[in-house]
Amino acid sequence: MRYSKYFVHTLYEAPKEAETPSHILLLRGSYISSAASGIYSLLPLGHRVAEKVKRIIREEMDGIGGIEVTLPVLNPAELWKQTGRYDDIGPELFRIKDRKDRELVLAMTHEEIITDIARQFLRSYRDMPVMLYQIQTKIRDEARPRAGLLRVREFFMKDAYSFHWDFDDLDAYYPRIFNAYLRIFARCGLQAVPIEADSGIMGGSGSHEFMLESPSGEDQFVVCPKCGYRANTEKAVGLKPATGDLPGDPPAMEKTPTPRVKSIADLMAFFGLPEERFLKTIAYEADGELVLAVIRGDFEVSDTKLTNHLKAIHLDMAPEALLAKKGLHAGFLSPVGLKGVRIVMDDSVSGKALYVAGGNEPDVHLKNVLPGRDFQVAEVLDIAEVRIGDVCGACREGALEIRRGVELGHTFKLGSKYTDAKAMDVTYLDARGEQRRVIMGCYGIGVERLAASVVERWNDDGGILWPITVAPFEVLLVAIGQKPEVAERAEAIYNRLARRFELIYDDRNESPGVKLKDADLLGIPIRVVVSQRLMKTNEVEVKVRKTGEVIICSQDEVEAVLEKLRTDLQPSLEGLPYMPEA
RNA sequence: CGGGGCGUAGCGCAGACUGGUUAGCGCACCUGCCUUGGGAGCAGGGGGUCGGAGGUUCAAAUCCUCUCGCCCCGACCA
Repeated sequence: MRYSKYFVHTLYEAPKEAETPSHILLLRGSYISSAASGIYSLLPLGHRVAEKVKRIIREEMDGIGGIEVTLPVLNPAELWKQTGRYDDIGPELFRIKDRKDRELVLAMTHEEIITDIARQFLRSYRDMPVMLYQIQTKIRDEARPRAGLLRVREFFMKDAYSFHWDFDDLDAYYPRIFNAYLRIFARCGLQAVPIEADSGIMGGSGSHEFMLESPSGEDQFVVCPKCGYRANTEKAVGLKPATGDLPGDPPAMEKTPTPRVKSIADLMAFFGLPEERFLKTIAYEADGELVLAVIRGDFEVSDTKLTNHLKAIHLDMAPEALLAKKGLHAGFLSPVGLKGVRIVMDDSVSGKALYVAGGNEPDVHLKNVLPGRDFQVAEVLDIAEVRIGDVCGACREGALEIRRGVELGHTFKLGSKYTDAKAMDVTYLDARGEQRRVIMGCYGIGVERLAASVVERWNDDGGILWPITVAPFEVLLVAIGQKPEVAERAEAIYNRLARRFELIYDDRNESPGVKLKDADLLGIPIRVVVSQRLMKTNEVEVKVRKTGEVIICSQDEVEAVLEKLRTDLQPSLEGLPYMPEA
């Protein structure tokens, strides 16, 4: 490929809307072009990178027996109504109508379509296990696109769906996906860390997010430096230090007037007690029903954990009106003496300590409240957000840390959420002729996000440092020197190398500085310079972009040198945290 | 959806507060000369409904009102 005939239009200065490294460099290198908020064109260079990433994904998915399909972006709304997601998902889902007024949605993911196909074709246990995948456009009306390609409204997603006889079959299959994911990211030059994730209303028995640790990431996850435990912040469990000991003869509960004292901060000042001596009672509206969550004052309720426990679709703070209907008052809530309201309590609250709680009437709090004696709650479990520094719930030693990262992929054991009788009702006949329910898993990777994450990880002051596996070209050939023989020699080398390498030849009539700066910016992993200086000795310079290593070799040796470099520059697949396969 | 910021040539910016001939500068782009190991030089040139609409005024990029778009933080995120 000749640079002068290709489509490269680098920018000296980055457009001011770009702030993260990948956004800046992809714009400056003319890899992408913005069409609207969260909507990008992949220019030729960006297109090539995306295609490289897709190729790696295909190889790995095919390698574990995946079968590629193409599913439609336009989906009939009926399917989404069958699974309930038409109503459960907010404005993120594009809903449109065709000319005949038929309702359609633009698919943000493809469980509905694929499950409909499973329903049509998977009849026998002989048809499973099977995994279908595609690499195709997803459309989501994101509330806030950001950071160039890291969060967008239209993108390529590799989405895979596996179908199984039962959970055991899914469990047996899952490590293959998990390990293929690790290989995909590693081959793209990224060390993705798998973390335990929340499976939310997706249900099922397991889920992992594959994170790239990065300051540009928008997701947070918890890490134990001691034992390596990693989990999504929403899911992580930390140990909760006990509240102090109970005196031998606990005093009785006592009403205390507390005019206009509502917040924990105010209460601490009023009673002169530390945070953990208070019970916070927070009112939620879960799918229309009032639910109270009780937690110790030094913890916060995790909406996700509570939502999961309640199996709720929508969880919001309860409006005053809903509280008023039960005669309750925000700021003075308490589980003491309440009847007819569902109460969930965090296990931070101990039956061996006295607390201050609300009085369930305005301007009154209760002192010396002893859980178990003064009130009973049936549902006690962990609904607390993990805190930085909490002791790791896995090894009971390390202090938990919080890191930022980009979610590169997500794997779910879906179970029967979509195949259930209440949803799309997908069954098959087993070997004994009995009708059984199909069990599913689903697995996604965002292609552009992965490419942009590679740039986040691999860049320097000069530009991008593409791993050779995803670089738009493997080799950049530059001619420096104006004498005709330099161009002739470069041409000859170009013609030779073009047969064996993905090669771009900078044949522009530009000054050396311009060509070399552009070479750095574009980030092609291997640069070959033919120059007047080196002509005398029939040599060329080979430079590795990532390491800066320079090899001066004779013109005849170039191919051998490049072949070796191409091999040496392959990312390593050693030492990945593979999940044991059965 | 809440908070903040920005819209002047492809990109980066000045001009605006204090309204006044043809709206400037750098880079990029075109032509010619010259130049080739880290974003050269000289000369000439093209490119603008100043985001849009309405208003105030003899006169609006500049003042007022509305509106649209873009970015950042937060909420949200199958």
